[in-house]
Amino acid sequence: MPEVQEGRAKRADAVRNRDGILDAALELFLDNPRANMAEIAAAAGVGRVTLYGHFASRTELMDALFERTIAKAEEQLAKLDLSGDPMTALERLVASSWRIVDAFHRLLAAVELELSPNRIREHHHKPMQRVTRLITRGRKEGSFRSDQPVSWQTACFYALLHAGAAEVRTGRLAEDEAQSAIVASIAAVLAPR
Amino acid sequence: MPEVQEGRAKRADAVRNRDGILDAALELFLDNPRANMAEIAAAAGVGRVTLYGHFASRTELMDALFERTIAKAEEQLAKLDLSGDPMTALERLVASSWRIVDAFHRLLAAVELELSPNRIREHHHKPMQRVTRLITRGRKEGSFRSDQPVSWQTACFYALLHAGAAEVRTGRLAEDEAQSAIVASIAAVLAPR
DNA sequence: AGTAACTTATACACTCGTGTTCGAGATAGT
DNA sequence: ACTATCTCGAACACGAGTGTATAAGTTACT
Repeated sequence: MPEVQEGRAKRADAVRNRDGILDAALELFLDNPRANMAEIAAAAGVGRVTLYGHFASRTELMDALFERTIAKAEEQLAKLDLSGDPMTALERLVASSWRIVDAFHRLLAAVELELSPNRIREHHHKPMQRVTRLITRGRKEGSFRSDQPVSWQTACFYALLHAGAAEVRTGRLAEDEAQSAIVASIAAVLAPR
Repeated sequence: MPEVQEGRAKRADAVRNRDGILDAALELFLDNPRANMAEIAAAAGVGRVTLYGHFASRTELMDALFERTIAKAEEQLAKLDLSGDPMTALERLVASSWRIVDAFHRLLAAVELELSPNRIREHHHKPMQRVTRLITRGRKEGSFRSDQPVSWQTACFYALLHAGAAEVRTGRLAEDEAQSAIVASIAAVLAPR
């Protein structure tokens, strides 16, 4: 089994398997938050013992998956240019984040059953700030209404993002309609009266 | 143990205990969807054996709790007068339902881990219709925008309701601010452009 | 080609939650 | 006051999931 190594480089097949396990776990968790270690190993095409070789416990696996998913999302979102007119910047943000946020949210359902609320909040903070900053700027510039708490507006943003993703997932809203609907509703919530 | 009785009336302490168990279960599930039978019995101040006397299985308990909660909610909401100006009717609906819907939603999280999706959808339908009808009428009368699917507007309604309840629950939004914030945002989403 | 790293199936120990059984004791209803 | 009904703790059987140990086999790197 691959032990924790100090300076040694891990073997190629080991890292490949480790990644494969995380991929499989993510996919499984998306529609079954309670997938167990045996199922994950099977889905990754790997022995259960091997899985435990890479992750000492279920919690450790969850944590690693959670962290990797966030890192990937951050990487995507960091590229975004959110300058310029706040309302159109908002559109860009929604367009490129609603899918990511949805996958993340469903993973969260699985993670919430295992990890500490602290560990979760700790991670949820970074992506949240991106939205908060944009909203704050929009308020200052008069593009967004400012008669409500920023925290509430942020909450609305996420709520509508999730709602949209859920509607698409369950087939009540078509892929191509979704984006404009989400944008329109979020814009309506944020628009000055 | 209280067995299934044909014609016999149940003893007073038995029904009292049964209700107490459901009350305790509801309260527990609100912040721990995985509360087990032992915890529920303890919270109800009743022996575990007694609990199984009233509900043959965990699933049966869930089902009974789910059903009772829905019945109570329906009872509350049925009183509502939703006629007149759609926008103010909407306000009345939000005002008297956001708490109920929140409790229901969190119970749902617990129930989803056990019951069949069919059983769930079956119940979720009635309350949903009340919202859908109001929105449909509002669109016809020109009070609400009609350039989006009704289903999407319904989804937004619930999403913002939940978001508001969650903000209050986690202390980021004060009780008294909440209602007006929720109403304002839902109104903004539904308002004609 | 040689060796350390890695994988594997089988099998086991352990924990936790569910649901049942038993026998004794308490309580409601008439 | 009588009795069916209800309650209770303790103990047990069971299944499912987690995590470990072993010993033999395979594969990546140099």
